[in-house]
Amino acid sequence: MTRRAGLRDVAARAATSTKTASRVINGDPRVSADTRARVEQAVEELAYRPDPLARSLRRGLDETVGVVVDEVSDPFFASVIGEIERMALDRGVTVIIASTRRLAEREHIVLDGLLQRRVAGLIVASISDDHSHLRTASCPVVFIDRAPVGLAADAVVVDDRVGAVQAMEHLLGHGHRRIAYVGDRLSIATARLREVGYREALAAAGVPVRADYVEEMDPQDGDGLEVVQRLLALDEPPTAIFSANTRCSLRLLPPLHRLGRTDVAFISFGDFPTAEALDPPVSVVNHSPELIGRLAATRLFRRMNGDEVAPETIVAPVAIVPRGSGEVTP
Amino acid sequence: MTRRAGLRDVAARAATSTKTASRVINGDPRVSADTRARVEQAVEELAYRPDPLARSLRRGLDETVGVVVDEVSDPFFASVIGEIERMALDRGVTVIIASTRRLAEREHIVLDGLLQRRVAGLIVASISDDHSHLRTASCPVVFIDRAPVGLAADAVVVDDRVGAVQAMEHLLGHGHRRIAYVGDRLSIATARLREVGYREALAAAGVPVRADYVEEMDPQDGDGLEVVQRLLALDEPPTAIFSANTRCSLRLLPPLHRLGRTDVAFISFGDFPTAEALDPPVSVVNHSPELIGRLAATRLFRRMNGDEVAPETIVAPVAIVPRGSGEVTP
DNA sequence: AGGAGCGAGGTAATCGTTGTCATCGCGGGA
DNA sequence: TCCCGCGATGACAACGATTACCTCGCTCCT
Repeated sequence: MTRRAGLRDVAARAATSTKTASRVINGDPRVSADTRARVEQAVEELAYRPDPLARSLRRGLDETVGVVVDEVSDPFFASVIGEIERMALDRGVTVIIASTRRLAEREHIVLDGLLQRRVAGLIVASISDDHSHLRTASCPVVFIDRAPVGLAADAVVVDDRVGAVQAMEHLLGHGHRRIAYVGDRLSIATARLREVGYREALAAAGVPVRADYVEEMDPQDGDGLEVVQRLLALDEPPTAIFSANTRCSLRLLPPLHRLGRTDVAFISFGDFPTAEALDPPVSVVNHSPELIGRLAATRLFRRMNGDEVAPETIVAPVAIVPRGSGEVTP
Repeated sequence: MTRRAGLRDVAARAATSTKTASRVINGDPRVSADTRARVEQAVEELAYRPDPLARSLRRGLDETVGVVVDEVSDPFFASVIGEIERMALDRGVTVIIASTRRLAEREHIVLDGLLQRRVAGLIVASISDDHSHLRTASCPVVFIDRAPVGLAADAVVVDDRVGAVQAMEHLLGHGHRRIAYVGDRLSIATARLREVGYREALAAAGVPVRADYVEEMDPQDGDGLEVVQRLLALDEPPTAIFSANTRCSLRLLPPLHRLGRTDVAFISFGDFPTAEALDPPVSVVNHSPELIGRLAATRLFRRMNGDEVAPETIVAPVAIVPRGSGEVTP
């Protein structure tokens, strides 16, 4: 098989220079109709496709966006990525993914690698608590899920605090006073905000916060059964659980059901596919990953087009979806 | 801010030529210890990082693998990708993703784009039914989930037929004779094989196949309620359902539960997080996406290292996980 | 003693495109 | 009539690294 055709081949066939051929490829108007036609025909005949690598090298920028998340297999991030990829493909932009596994060190490495590759844009769910080094990033950066620290940049976040407050008000409204909080490690900004919402709502209702009602749990490999047992074994066990994280919910619900304790009200921050199929169906605070992905990608593309508006934090709306488990009364 | 350091800067600082610096970077042994040390120090001091784009251009190969799947947000593929990315990162290989949305045309486009980028390897869940054009691909290709057609290449597949047979034998063993099949469109090879397993198992048990027990359903946007209602409204409604696709299961279970028809036995081909939390817990035929990802990546990396063993189809094992819903008797 | 063989290192070409700048006609204003 | 300006085009360098090929100085063998 013959080597792939290059610009030189096209130029030769069109009896012109590589530069002019390049002009045609890039839609430069300063080419005569005649020449343009010849080049276009040559492109066609040789099935010429410009080499993205060479182009990127020369331009100093790769038409690529890097997406950095905790874990690609996390359903939330998977959906976010899916939506970004969808939009990127429509624009002919390639998507590179990388996961941090929630290690700041890894985050640094992958970010560095991406920047090295001269990505044209970055969408990052950062786990780190200082992003000032990204100030010198050579491309626009949009943060998702967690807002940037020490850096003015775009971000698309969920209204964690308000979502938590809504969930809590819902439970409080159904008569609960003994409400437990289970969420991700509080070193995660998102988890912190949700926990703040939890406290605020309780405070507003005049209910004191009990330390033994607040459980931190690693969504990756926390033991749901253990947490459930610990809570239910308290002298005054909670009558409701607010799970501030989808993956925590997925770890808490099976043991709850196995123990037959569906009398405990339950609201999950974050929806999941089988929420409706459980008995009772699980009430959730819904935040759409697709929407977050779309907002982030839209923003990033605008920046990549040179739009210089001031950095902004976009708050994606949340809404409570009552299905049953959140309406159980004490 | 000063421009990023290039190889020339390193060479200058180490008082040697770019070629020798390049040798050091690439671990070429034919460099004296002294020179090597100088170059390494210069690299350190300048925080030099080789430019991946330039390197790839010159080498004609990008240290990158492309992963092409139906839909990134599909939990199955998300996990497969997650595992691939994990292994790739350890090897310093970048991962590019692309989704086909199950359109052959899109598949062609993204594959073309990836090849254009000179990826070093490709992992593809192809939806197309002819892969002969990939014969001229310039890099190794490993197929996942669906085996290649018209092309001898590596593949990692699930034993669809056997998994289906196992599920069916399980149901038959619990006394069911009226068993419905619900699965993906039969134009998908995977779905076809599972349906074949369904028929084989029935045939082996001497149970005739009823056409009205076989439902095709798009996992993307099929209407689970409709399918459930149609089946249950039959004159002789099935006493068990074999759902040959995880996403189908996720669409079938909520309506089944809402209708209170958990007396219908149910087995899902493909596990999902809340399977255990349902009542009864859902029995599944388990095929681990992580394992598939790992096998595919391992194979691909071997090929990328130049290993020329004969193409092979690796069959990932499946195992039935009885949890309750599959053990309901008629 | 002569040269093959090898280690260490360098020069220039090259990967495929695009930016810079020069060139070449040609029509119109002074 | 002369020169400017503009449209069209091409020669050449450069992006940053690697590869092909060469040089130089030794050691070792015959």
